[in-house]
Amino acid sequence: MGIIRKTQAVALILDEFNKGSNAISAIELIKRLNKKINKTTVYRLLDKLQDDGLLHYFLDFNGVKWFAKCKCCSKTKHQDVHPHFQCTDCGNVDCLEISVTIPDIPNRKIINSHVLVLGKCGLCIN
Amino acid sequence: MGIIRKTQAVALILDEFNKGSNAISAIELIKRLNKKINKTTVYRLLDKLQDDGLLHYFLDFNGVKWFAKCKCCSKTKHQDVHPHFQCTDCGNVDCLEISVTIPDIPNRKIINSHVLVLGKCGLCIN
DNA sequence: AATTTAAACGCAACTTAGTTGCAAATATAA
DNA sequence: TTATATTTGCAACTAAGTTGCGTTTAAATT
Repeated sequence: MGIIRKTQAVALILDEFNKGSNAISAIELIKRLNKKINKTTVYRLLDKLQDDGLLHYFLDFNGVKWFAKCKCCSKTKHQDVHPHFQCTDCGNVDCLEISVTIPDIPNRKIINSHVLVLGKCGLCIN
Repeated sequence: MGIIRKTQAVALILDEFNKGSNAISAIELIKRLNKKINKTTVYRLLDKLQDDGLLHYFLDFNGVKWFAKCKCCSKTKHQDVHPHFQCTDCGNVDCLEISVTIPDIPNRKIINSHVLVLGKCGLCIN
């Protein structure tokens, strides 16, 4: 069940994602909107925006939920299957525009795959 | 700080991993050893065995910790970087003996990568 | 074999991310 | 303007994992 009404809270959350191109963790988003939106509402809206294909989500190395704008998803198909990159120094996460191929595996049917790449981002590499 | 003494608890945990070749989640291990070892001890020993290079760990799609025997790790190097497979039907997880190559990415230094493949396992495919 | 002692253990209490139930508020259709 | 179904906030809860501390135990020393 996706978004039906265009409320203030929805606008505030989408604003955050339109500010920059990076992914945002649910925790960080809750902190940023601390005074404006309740934690429960943030989680609920993130789920709905994901259902609508506006955001996709994934887990980082610590099992924390991150969300990012979808570039090529629709309500029916989350095609935006790409690796995500987390900087081990600053913790920032973003989407990688590369594709990683998983070879077929005998006796198994692959449905989906999640790739998290760890390393140093452009700002922390020096 | 790895394992120093060979205690009953260590033996019980290693037994579980030697029973089968699959990965075991921390939660499942705690359930299995419920009456014999305390939850805290299980977590602590899993960490130590990981430090020693006997086990490696990873997170599944739900952010839950899984552990599996290492085939080619040592105390100093966790070389056992391979994809893990989780069955979307039965939830079982195991290590894949394939290698997945992450291409170089400009302006980033890749240190490590985690690949979780979701699909149907041999038993659930039919 | 008895003693010593540092490592390992169990327990209870805590932390943190995320969820649930329900009453109050609000967007939108009528 | 009213009706009503959706959305929101709040408090309480859940579940995985962690911490502090006093007790137990493996194993080195005597």
